[in-house]
Amino acid sequence: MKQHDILPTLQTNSWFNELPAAIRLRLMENATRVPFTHKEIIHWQNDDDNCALYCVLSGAIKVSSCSWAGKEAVLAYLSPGNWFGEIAMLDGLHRTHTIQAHQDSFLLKVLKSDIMEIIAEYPKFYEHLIKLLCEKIRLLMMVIEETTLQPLPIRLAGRLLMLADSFGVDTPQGVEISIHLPQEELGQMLGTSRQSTNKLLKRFQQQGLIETKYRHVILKDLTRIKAMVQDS
Amino acid sequence: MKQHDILPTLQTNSWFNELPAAIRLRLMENATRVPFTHKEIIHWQNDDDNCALYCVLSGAIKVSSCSWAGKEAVLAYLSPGNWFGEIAMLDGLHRTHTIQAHQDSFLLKVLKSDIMEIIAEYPKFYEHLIKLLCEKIRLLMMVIEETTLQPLPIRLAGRLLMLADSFGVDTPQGVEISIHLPQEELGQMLGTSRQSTNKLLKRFQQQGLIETKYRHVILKDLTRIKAMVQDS
DNA sequence: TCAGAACTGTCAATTAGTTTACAGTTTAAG
DNA sequence: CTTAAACTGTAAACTAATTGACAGTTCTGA
Repeated sequence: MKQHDILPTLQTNSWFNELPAAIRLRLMENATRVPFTHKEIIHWQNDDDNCALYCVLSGAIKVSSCSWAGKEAVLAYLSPGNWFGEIAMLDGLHRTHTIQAHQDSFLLKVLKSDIMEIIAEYPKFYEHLIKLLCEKIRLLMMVIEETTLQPLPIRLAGRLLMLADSFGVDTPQGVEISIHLPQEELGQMLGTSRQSTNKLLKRFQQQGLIETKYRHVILKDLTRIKAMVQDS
Repeated sequence: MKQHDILPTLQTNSWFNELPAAIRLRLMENATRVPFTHKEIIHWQNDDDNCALYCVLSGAIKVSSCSWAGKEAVLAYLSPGNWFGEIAMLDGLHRTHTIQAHQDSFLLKVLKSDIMEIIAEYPKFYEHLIKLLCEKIRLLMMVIEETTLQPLPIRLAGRLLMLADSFGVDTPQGVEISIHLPQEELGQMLGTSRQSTNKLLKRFQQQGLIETKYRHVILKDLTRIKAMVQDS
């Protein structure tokens, strides 16, 4: 894979940019750029395939899991620059989540064998993996704290901010979350139903915090939304 | 620190035992055995102290966080053999949780500088740290999945099993969770109130699943409790 | 040993969330 | 351009969880 193909989309990814040039080159040489179409599954929760690590180059990737009863929980939507698949790759166990292209996307696929080769040569590469893991752990802890400690409205505010951070686009009306976000899926992020999500969104709208459109949310008053989350 | 002092209590900890003998020795030489008394705080959430990694040698350690409003969430009770403090130690940021001795306990304290020294000499030590992190991530993901996907009764069942796994002691009546576990704290693990927890526990008792005593729970029918969690 | 602290059990009133249902809207696909 | 699919908005009936209150129990420490 040629360097110029992926470098532009990797600008956003600090983790990758911090690597020594030599390592970055080797990673890129062997990595492949793989296209996935809207709704295509990259892998399923509990799959035994654990041979690769992925970086989102473009598009949006949905990370979710399913209960036995068929209820779905959405953990996150990954924007370009984010990595996934590192857990199964590193511990050799099954995939923790179902990963799906939430729109047409390109992924950078790095094989486990290539990572291991790089590590053998530059053991310091481990530091970068550890950084990746620590970031993920802090994120997961934030999610747990929010879900067990905060009431639904605060959790909604928190998630909207996270989504705006990844997918926010400035518009005249405010910061628009630029992915398809039906109320049902937003509910699956919060662990609540479509109807309750709708009610909450309407309330936020009446309070002048957001504007809702078909499958889209625009954050009109970032300051006030942030204040909600901070003060709880 | 002499090897024979800590080896017995580290038997339970597979992660430690997997280390090459040379590394294990070096770790133990410089590590210190620190006593903490019941209710003593090891460190607070958001503390900037990030200079050590701890292993529970004996006792029980409570991992919790607090909301602005003062509501408390208990993430876990750590039994001997478990490690904590690795995130702040590895990424150099603030402590993720408040850590408190839930009873008189001994901890093995390993300084960041010692870990770094060992790493410089045996880079493969990173593999062990990564294993530690991956385990923690899978645990956190399980917690998230349970809290967003499962109704309260299933979550209670799941947590009781986890606690029994760490602190279970066989008794004539069943497996007793051998730490103080007031219903309020159990509620803080589930993100629900003391009263709701009480009601649920009583229901479980009526169903013959558990027996409740003052600050203690005995699991009478492990098979049925496990089935509850599996089938959902 | 006894007073206070910590904890349990329970209830009634209230609030929050779920479910079912359905009509209306927006979009995607042929 | 049209029709089916996906999505929104809303309401009523229902269920689950919270809150505040209080009497009773078990433990702890002076």
